[in-house]
Amino acid sequence: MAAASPRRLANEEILFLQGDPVGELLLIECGQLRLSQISSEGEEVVVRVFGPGAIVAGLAILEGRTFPVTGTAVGETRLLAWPRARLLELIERHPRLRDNILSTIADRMHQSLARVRELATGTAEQRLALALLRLLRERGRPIEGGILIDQLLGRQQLADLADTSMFTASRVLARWAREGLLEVGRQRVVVCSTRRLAQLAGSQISAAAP
Amino acid sequence: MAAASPRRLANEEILFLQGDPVGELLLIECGQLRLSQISSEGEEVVVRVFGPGAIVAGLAILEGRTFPVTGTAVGETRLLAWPRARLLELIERHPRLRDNILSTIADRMHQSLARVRELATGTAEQRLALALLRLLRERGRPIEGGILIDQLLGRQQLADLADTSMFTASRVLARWAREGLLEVGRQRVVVCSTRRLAQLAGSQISAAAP
DNA sequence: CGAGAAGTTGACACGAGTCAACCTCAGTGG
DNA sequence: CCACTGAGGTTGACTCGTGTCAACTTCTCG
Repeated sequence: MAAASPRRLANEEILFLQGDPVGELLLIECGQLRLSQISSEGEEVVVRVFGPGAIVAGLAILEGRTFPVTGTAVGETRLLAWPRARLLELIERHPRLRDNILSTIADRMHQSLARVRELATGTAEQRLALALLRLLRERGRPIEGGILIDQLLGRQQLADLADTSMFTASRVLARWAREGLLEVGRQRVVVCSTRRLAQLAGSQISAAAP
Repeated sequence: MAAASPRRLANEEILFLQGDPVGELLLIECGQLRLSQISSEGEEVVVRVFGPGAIVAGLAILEGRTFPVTGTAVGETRLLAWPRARLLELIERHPRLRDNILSTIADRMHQSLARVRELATGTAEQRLALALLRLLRERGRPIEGGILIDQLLGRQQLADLADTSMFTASRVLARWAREGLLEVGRQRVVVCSTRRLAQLAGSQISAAAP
């Protein structure tokens, strides 16, 4: 911690661009960092959004690579940064540090593979359910009547997380609200039945044709 | 090499299942290994297919994890395997070995992210073009009139690589053949114009080989 | 209170999956 | 040598999910 230098980002400020050389290991203190890829036609795809406690650029910095994604702050965000040389020193002294970094990389590899699977097989509805479940795990706060997702969460933002359009997200949320699965408001979601949400995310039973 | 033990697999033989503990580092000598994920509904999604020279289970074995995918042989396949303990010894003696492994992991992370982007934004046609371009890089053999993809490649197989249906693959290939972009036959594809194929793919020329 | 951002809803279009029918080869056994 | 068979491939008809667009409502903030 002592070896780190702090960084401050305003909302929507770009920290690094896809292709930039990686000079530092980053740790999110508060706020969020959205990692996205830009296709050749200029369309942005959100790969992941990381919150407090997450490490960014782990593998790339060990290997001396460039960023595979673009990083943008979501909301006011504070980070800690370790220059590469400093980090390698630290690893020399505490080899477990490398194992910790590799462990998070392994997790993310799993998640990335799972994402590929979801995109290849699932429906927009399933992906929305999955996105909500992830948000619940990371930022859920129990309140009366359900679990609140404790952050400003616009329809567009949620749609990005689920790789769908704001319109589809709006329609699906509206239906779920009608069915009593959750309550929605402006920039706000409260999940009432995590169980049913998980069912929707997992297997799409019911309406199977004869 | 001396420390490795050989393995032999028949066509469609399963080497490991998603969730199995990883005991060895694997190197493909000849043939191919298809890595796939199974969704909760039992649908199989091909994550990647690796050919000769590729390392499998690199990150998982460093971290003592389980396989995130299922591995199946495509065609008669030979592998070399290093038990985990043996590998760690080797890394101790030759630290560059670890860097080499990490380097392939970094490549694959890039590829996985690119795949997410493709699935989220691209059409089936683009993904088919990309799949063919990858095959060209890995197994292209120039013959008169174009570049042959040097392996038995059925429509279903190609469709799997591009995450689409055999029917769509068939239709698209038929059209491309009509347009003189390539020549198709039973289990066989010859690409005539790599340039036009790359244009269709969206000019996403990502480097990095297995 | 006005303006603009956020969200809703309906109409429509289109890509692509599914299914059925069909074609066409490569082997195999009589 | 030929007919049979089955896997591999093609093609058309149909359906459905979901993206796009336009018009509208509702909330928030200065």
